[in-house]
This record gives sequence, structure tokens and C-alpha cells, in this order.
Amino acid sequence: MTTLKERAVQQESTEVTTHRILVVDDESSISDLISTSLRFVGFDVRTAANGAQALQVAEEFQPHAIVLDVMLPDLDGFEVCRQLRSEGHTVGVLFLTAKDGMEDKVAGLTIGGDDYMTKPFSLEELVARLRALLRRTGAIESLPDDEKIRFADLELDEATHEVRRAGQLIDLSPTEFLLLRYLLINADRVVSKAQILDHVWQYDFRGDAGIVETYISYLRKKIDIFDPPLIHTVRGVGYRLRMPPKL
Amino acid sequence: MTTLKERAVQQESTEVTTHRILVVDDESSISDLISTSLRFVGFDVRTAANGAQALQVAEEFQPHAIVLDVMLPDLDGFEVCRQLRSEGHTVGVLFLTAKDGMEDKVAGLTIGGDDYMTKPFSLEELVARLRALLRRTGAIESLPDDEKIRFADLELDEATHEVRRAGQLIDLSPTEFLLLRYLLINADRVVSKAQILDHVWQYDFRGDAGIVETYISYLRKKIDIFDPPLIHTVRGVGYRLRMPPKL
DNA sequence: GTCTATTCTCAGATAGTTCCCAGATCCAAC
DNA sequence: GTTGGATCTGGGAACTATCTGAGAATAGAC
Repeated sequence: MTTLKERAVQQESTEVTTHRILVVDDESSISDLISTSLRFVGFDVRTAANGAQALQVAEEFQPHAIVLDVMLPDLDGFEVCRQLRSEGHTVGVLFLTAKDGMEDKVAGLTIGGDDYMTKPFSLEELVARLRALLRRTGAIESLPDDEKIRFADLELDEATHEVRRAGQLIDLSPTEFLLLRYLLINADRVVSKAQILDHVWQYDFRGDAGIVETYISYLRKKIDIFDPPLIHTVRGVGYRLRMPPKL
Repeated sequence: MTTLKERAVQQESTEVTTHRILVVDDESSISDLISTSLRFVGFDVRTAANGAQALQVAEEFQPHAIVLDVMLPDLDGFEVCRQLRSEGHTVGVLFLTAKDGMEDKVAGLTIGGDDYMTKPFSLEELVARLRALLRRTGAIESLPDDEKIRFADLELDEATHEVRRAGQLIDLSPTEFLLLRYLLINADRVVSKAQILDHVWQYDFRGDAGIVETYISYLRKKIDIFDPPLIHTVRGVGYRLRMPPKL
């Protein structure tokens, strides 16, 4: 089993410019999980455990985006956001909300370039949403505006949620989409079932890693009915997206 | 890279030059909400919290339009407007009023290119009205006179509020109209129910996101009885306006 | 004021998705 | 070749998201 850190390093070497992300959550387990994950996909991360601290750190750190829990011990997330905005910060905010009670307060959370996710979420989705947010708010100059990931004749579009193989539209369920996205981002590299489970599934998923096999099977039936097959099993290690070697 | 401005162009295909908007409201939550939203669609926004400040900022900022709450702690909105006009500003004003007896009074005062809306309003509508205002007052020369949004054989006219599919006039309720407008502006992109709720519904709506499903259903019964259907559900994500894939 | 269009809630029906299991199959080591 | 662990895949039960009709509440027109 690899550590989160090793995994992330191994996984993505894409960030060209380093973007500053502020993570605000009072549960240190969550904030550690997020910041470790973000740090090793190449972001420059700072954390804060409450609203006051968030405002202070934001002032000196000047983040490009903020991951902000709405439930904080002092000010709530909305208030933090409001104060930042009224001070002229145009930073994009990705709100984190608990799945309960919050439903009614959801209004207003996707104004501007902002977005929100309910806990528990998958790290894969967090990173995807954060990138989309940075793109929308114009904070990213290095990422192409084209929200597509390509590998061979496979193409995944984040904006439209469309997946095509050889130009042909393929219908995927949400989990299948996330899984394929993870494989695409790590194209040509082997990813273990544990890694997949950690990134694609919600962080509190307690089930068996066998579920990954099931979903790989689903994915194969949808995208590898075409030739050549792209999803390859590396026995004892994991899976890998790759072109078959030329003969 | 894309700038915010370009992004807005791409998303709404309208802002060509950046227009300066002054937002005047003493409730900072409202003024933040509005300014964030306007900034995101590409306007250059400045805010003021009272009448005196409004006059001052207007002087140096020379806005193309003003979003002006009529209820201010010092001068009222009408007075602010009168003073500006007497100083020779020909700027268009979009008044905001609470939902009380004031409405008639405001209505009488919105001569010329001015307009007014009662709180709470929908952000989608605010932006639409502001654009119309800029167009009427001639502040915008770059905006096309043609105030129509088109997608496939669907056509929505902002000026007349008419909607046609395949040339045939379709009668929509106000909310249906706003919803369709939002979908059209984001044609081809997936928009979540939360996004729709935030932009189309009044900002103080506290109900369930299920209402979006109901209105999508209404809209389908009015515009998707024609072939091909244009409103597509992206399960677990949201909705998307799109042409059926070519075969 | 009444009347009508519209908004909004709710709940049953339907369809799509997630997850687990168990038997089949594959592969590498012996 | 046999064996054992790993992987693949079909089946199916539980769950979830979405659609839609019915009706209550509300706003707007007259």
C-alpha cells in the first residue's frame, strides 16, 4: 500500500504554474486528507481551521481558490465568503456541506464561478471540480480552456460529460465516468485497486475493493468492445490504460 | 488561456467590451450577491453602500449603468438618480425596490431607459434586464440589436419574450422562460440543479431542488413534443441542451 | 372582490445505479 | 499438469434519482 503522498506524486505531474489553494475545515482529518491530496497533485496549499483564521490567511496568502466547509466553529462559510468578496477578492470558492440539514441552504452556492460538494465526496471529484473552478474564474492560465481529456481515440469532455470512443458517443453512469476519468488522468501508468478506491469512491466507503473489478468490467463492456482494448490488467498490481504495442 | 472576459463571451456570447456597473445597496449580502454575479458574466463592478458614496463613486467610475436600491440609509434612490442626472450623467438606472407600496411610485419614475425590479429577484433576470437597459440607453454599441438566442430550431427573443420552436410560437410562463433562457445560454454544457436554482429562482427561495425537475418537465411538454428532443438529463449531474448526436 | 394562471409541494411510478455475491476463468509457480 | 490466488462477469437485491400527475397555495388580472 502506498501512502497518499507517493501516490499523488506518481500520479500527476501536470500543474505547470503552482496555484495557491486555501483549505478551510475544522475537522483536521478532513482538512489533512484534502490538503495532502491537493499538495501532491501540485497545488500550493495552506489550511485554516476556522473563519477568522481563514480571513487572515486569505489576506496574506492570496489564494486562487478556496475549499471551504460551510460549518465552522465561529463564522460560517457563507459569512467568510461574503467578507472576502466585499474586500474585493474575486477568488472562487468550492463549498463543502454535510449531507443533512444543509439542503435548504444550498441556494446561492453556485453564484459566479463557485461550486459546492456534499460530504462525503471522492477526492477525484474534488480535484476535478477545483480545476473546473479555477478555469471558470480565470485563475488558471496554464490549463487549456478546452475541458477535454484524450487518450488514443478515447475522449472525455468535462463540460458536457460526454465520452466518445472513435467518435462514437458512449453512455456512462456517474461512477463509471469518474473511474474512466481517473484512468485517463493516469494514462499509461499502473494504478492499484486501492488507489482507485481511494480516489474514485467517497472517502468513507467501507466496502470491498472487489467493487473496482466490477466497475472495470462495466467499463470494458462499454469502451473496450472497440478495438484495440485500452484497459489492461496488470496482474497483482492494478490496471493501466495503454495502447497495445505495435507489431 | 482565457480571461474572465473571454470566458463570459464564450459562455453568454454577448459581452464584447467590458462595461462598468455601479451597484448601490446598503445590505452587503445583496450587494455582494449582485456584484459577484455581474463580475462573473464579465462586467466591471464597483459598489457603494449609501447615497453619498454612490454619487462619489459614480463621479470617478463613470459607470455605464447603475443598479440602485431605492431604500438607502441617507438619500433615497430617486434623489441619487436626480442628482446624477442634474450633473449631466445620462447613465441608465435599474432600481431595486422591496415588495411594498413603493412599486407604483418607482414605476412612475422609471422614465426613459430606466427599469426596476422588486426584491427578491432572480439573478438571471437581473442580468437580462441590465443588458436590455444598456442596450436601450445606447451604452452598448457592441451588443447586437438582434436580441435573440438560438439553438437548433429553437429561438428565444429577449425583447419580445417570444419563444419559437421550428417557427411555431410557444407560450411559456415567466419561470419557464427564465429556465429555458438559462439552458440556452449554457447550451451544450451540463448545468446542475443547484446552478439552475441559484440563477433562475429568486435568491431567497428556500424550497427543494425538486422544483427544477417539475419545471424541466413542464418545459419538455412544451418544447420537446417536437422532434428531436433537446433537453437531456445527465443522471447524477444535471441537465443539458443538446442536439442528438449525429448517426 | 372573483377568477385564472402560475408556482410549488408531494408522492407513486419508473428507470438507472450501486454493490455484493458466487461460479467461471485465467495465470504463474511448482 | 495441478494448484491456489487473482480476476472476470452474470445475476440480483437494495437503493437512488428522476419523471410526472394531482392538488394546494399564491399571485396577478380584471
